[in-house]
Amino acid sequence: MKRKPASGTFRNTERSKQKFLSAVEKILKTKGYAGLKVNYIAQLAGVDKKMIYNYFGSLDGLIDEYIATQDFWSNIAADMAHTPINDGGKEFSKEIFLSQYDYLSKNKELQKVLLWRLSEERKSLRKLTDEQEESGERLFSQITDPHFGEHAEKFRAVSAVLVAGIYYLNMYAEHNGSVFSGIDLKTDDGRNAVKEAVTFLIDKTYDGLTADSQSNTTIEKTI
Amino acid sequence: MKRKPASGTFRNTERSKQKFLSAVEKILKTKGYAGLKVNYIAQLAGVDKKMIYNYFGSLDGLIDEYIATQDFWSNIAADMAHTPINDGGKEFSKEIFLSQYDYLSKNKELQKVLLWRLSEERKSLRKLTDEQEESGERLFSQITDPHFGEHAEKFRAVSAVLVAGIYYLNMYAEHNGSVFSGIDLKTDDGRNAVKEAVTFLIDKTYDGLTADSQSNTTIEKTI
DNA sequence: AAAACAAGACACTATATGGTGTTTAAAATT
DNA sequence: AATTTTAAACACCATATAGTGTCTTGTTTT
Repeated sequence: MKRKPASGTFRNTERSKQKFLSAVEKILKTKGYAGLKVNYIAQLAGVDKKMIYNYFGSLDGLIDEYIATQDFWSNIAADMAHTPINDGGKEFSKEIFLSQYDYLSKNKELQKVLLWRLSEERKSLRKLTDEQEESGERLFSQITDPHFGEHAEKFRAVSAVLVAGIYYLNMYAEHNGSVFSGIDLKTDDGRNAVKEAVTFLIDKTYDGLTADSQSNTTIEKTI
Repeated sequence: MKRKPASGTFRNTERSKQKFLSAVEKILKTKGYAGLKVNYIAQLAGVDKKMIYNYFGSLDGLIDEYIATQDFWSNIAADMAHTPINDGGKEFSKEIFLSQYDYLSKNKELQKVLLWRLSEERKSLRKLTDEQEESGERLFSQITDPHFGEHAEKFRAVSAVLVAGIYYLNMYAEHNGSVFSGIDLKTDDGRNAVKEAVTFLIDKTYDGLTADSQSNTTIEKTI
């Protein structure tokens, strides 16, 4: 016969768990994953660290649960609905890329998670990566692959470069001199220049790779 | 009257300093900057850690000296000479971008340094960043800016996205599932797809942005 | 060869860090 | 209301880590 978890004014299991999870979030936003130390988390949460082991089994348990309960990519799904697709996904793609760029610049936590993913091997992060790939796979296979036909993979490769560029530029702007290739990534002008570049590249990619296009000779002469 | 540093068979200042610097390099390559701990460095070097403080003043001193003595971007300077420029730097740009992509994929240490730069504030790393910007600035102002004229900044923004993409994709391939946007970045096919995409994008950028071009209407209609 | 110096071995300190055992009292169950 | 359970406080332990003091002996200087 299991007993209900304490939910009083002083002893409240659920509230304490939440405090831990919130502390993890706060640390991740400000100091990044390297700041996730037991003592610090407990101090910030205002709950004894012993409870971390009671509730989550271990520090890793807490961290993994935190990752699992967050939805870092919620913005994409939200944007998916309201753009009609009758241009092979051209405007839709632009919207996705550009909104990703803005979203990431505002969301320090996601920046830290991206960095974390590049720095540490962790099952829960890997799961996050896999889910992201799946979600992307749906977009490609349903929207752009049919449009680009034999050039589908070429569009995917372009997408990879653009998304990767968007990720890196945002992380770079946070931690480095903010000037990259002579573009000041912290000013509106600089950020707009990047957005224009992305828009331009997508336009050109649709122009040059669309299945019934006639001018794709340049593509073949690589490497 | 200062005395010559010991250079015998058993006690050899220069040799020991080198051992420390080599240990730092090895650790950076394999474990990344987070593995740079005094005890571990000393153990790997086979020299007492006390000497780190004698020679370099502190752990940070050693690390900074290591960074200062390395030339992480040597490959670029080497490539600069042997490509004639009479096409506004189109082929030259391709070569730079593509060789960066290959070089970075082979050079784990540089990958770790790029990651380090995104993770930690450090004067010596900042200096490295500034030098890199300077070197890029020379290329832009001498080669591509004159060619693109009023669109010079647009080309810089495209470059920023491409270089950033190249950086991120290489780091991603090392630490994540290696599949990004459906492209397997660890296979030759996947890597070639990325290279073709970069080549394609540069071609299209030169087509669309060259100063005397007539078809740059698409550029204006951004955001 | 003797003296002066410094490279290095080794033991040590202080602090940070992850994790546990014991006791208390608040909350759930009876 | 009595009993049981467990949230949480508190003191603890083990290990990792940066950094220092001391002594020995190889190397340089005289």
